[in-house]
Amino acid sequence: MTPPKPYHHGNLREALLQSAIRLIREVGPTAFTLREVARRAGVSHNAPYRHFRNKEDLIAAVAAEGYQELTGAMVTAAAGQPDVLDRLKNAGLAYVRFAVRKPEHFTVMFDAPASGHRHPDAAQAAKQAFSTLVGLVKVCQEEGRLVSGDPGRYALLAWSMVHGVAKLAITGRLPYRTTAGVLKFAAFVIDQSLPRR
Amino acid sequence: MTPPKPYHHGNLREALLQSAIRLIREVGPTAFTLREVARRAGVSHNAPYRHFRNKEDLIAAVAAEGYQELTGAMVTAAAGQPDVLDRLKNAGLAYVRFAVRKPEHFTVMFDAPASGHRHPDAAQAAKQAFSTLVGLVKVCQEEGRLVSGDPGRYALLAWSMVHGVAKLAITGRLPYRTTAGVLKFAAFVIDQSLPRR
DNA sequence: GCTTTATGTTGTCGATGTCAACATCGCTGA
DNA sequence: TCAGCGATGTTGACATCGACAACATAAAGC
Repeated sequence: MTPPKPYHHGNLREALLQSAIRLIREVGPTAFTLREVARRAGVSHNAPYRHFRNKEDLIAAVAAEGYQELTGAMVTAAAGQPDVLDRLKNAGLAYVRFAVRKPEHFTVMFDAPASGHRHPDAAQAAKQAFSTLVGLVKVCQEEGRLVSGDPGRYALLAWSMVHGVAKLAITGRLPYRTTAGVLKFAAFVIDQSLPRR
Repeated sequence: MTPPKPYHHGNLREALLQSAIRLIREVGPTAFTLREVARRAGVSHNAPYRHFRNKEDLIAAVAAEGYQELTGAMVTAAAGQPDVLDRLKNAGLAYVRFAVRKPEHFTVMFDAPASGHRHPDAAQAAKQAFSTLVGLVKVCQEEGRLVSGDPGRYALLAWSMVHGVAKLAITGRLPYRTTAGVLKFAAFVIDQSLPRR
C-alpha cells in the first residue's frame, strides 16, 4: 500500500519541520531563515504560512519536538537502574548528552523566554519533561535516599545544575572537547549535590 | 546660541555602545537592529561601520563591557567577607544578581558560542571574570575549607551551578518572580555543593 | 458535477545588513 | 599658515528577509 498523498506536496508540515531541524543544525538558530526552509522543502517562500502562523511558531514546533525527545531520553536513561539515586543521576546525564548531541535543538528549546500562552503545545511538552524530573526526585525521597522537602525545589536544583553544564558546554565555555569529557564533568557536578554513598 | 550640529559626532563609539545597551534592554538581543542604534545615536545608518566591523562586532563590544561589570560585581560581593567560603558564595550570588538585573546583557555575553579569536577583547574580559572565580576557589582550598584538587575544576562546577540558575531564571523557567526569590533559591543551590559548616 | 475549502504560488512592501562612492572635518607637516 | 590627507559621517544601492494580499489548484463533500 503506497501511503496516501493527500495534497499538493504530501505532508508538508512534517517536511518543513524536518527541514527546519536540519537547517538550524547547519546554520544555527539565529541565521535560520523561513525562506530557506521552504526552499529545502521544495515549495514557495510562502507555503510555510499555511502550516505555521509565523517564523516563531515554526521554531516553537521544533522546540516541542525537542522536549518530547528529551523526555524520552531521560526516561530511557533512568529506566533499569536499581538504585533510585542512579536513576536521577542518569536522567541528568541524559539531559546533558541531549544538549551536547543536539546543541541547536537545545538552544531553540531553552534560549528563548518561556512563552507558554503563545505556544501551548510546546509548553505542555516542556512541562512533561520537568514532571519526569520531579517524579524521579519524589521516588528518591520516598525511599529515604534524599532529604524530604518540596520535590519541586529539588528538581529545580537538579535542573539548574545540569542546565548550567549543558549550556556552558555547548557554548564552548568548558575545556572538554568530547562528549565523554563533558559527561564525566557532568557526573562530577551531579555527585556534588547527591548524598554520599 | 546652540551651535549647529557638527558633522562629526565627537565620541560616537561610546554613544553607540550606550544606545546599543539600552536598545537591547528594550527589545532583546534578537530584535536588536544596527540601524535603530544609529537612529538613536542621531547618525546615519552607516556611521556605526566606522567604529565596528559589523553588527556582531558591536554586540561583542557590549559583551566585553558586560564581562567587566560582572567581574566587578563579583569582586565587590566577595570583598569584606571574613569567611572565604562566604566570599565564594557571595560571588556566586552576585553572578545571579547580575543576570537577573541585566538579562539582555547576560544573554549577549553567554548565549553566543565563544568566539575568542574573532573578538579578542571580549574573550580577554571573559577570561578575567573566570579567573576571579578560580582565585576565590584557590583561597578556599589553601585555607583547607574546600577539598583540594584542580581549582579550575571546582570553579567550573561553581560556574555551572550559578549559570544554570541564572539562565533558567531569566528565561522564566523558575517559579520565582522577584530578584530576592531567585537569590534565595540560588543560595539554596550553592549551599548544596559547599561543605557543611 | 459542482461548490467549498484547504493548500500552494506569485507579487509586493517595508526593513535590515552591508558595500561603494561621496562629503566633511581636523590634524599634520612644510 | 595652509594644503592636503586620513579619519569620520552620509547617501545611495542591492540582495535578502518576514509578512500580507490576491490568485491558482486540487481534494473533499454534497
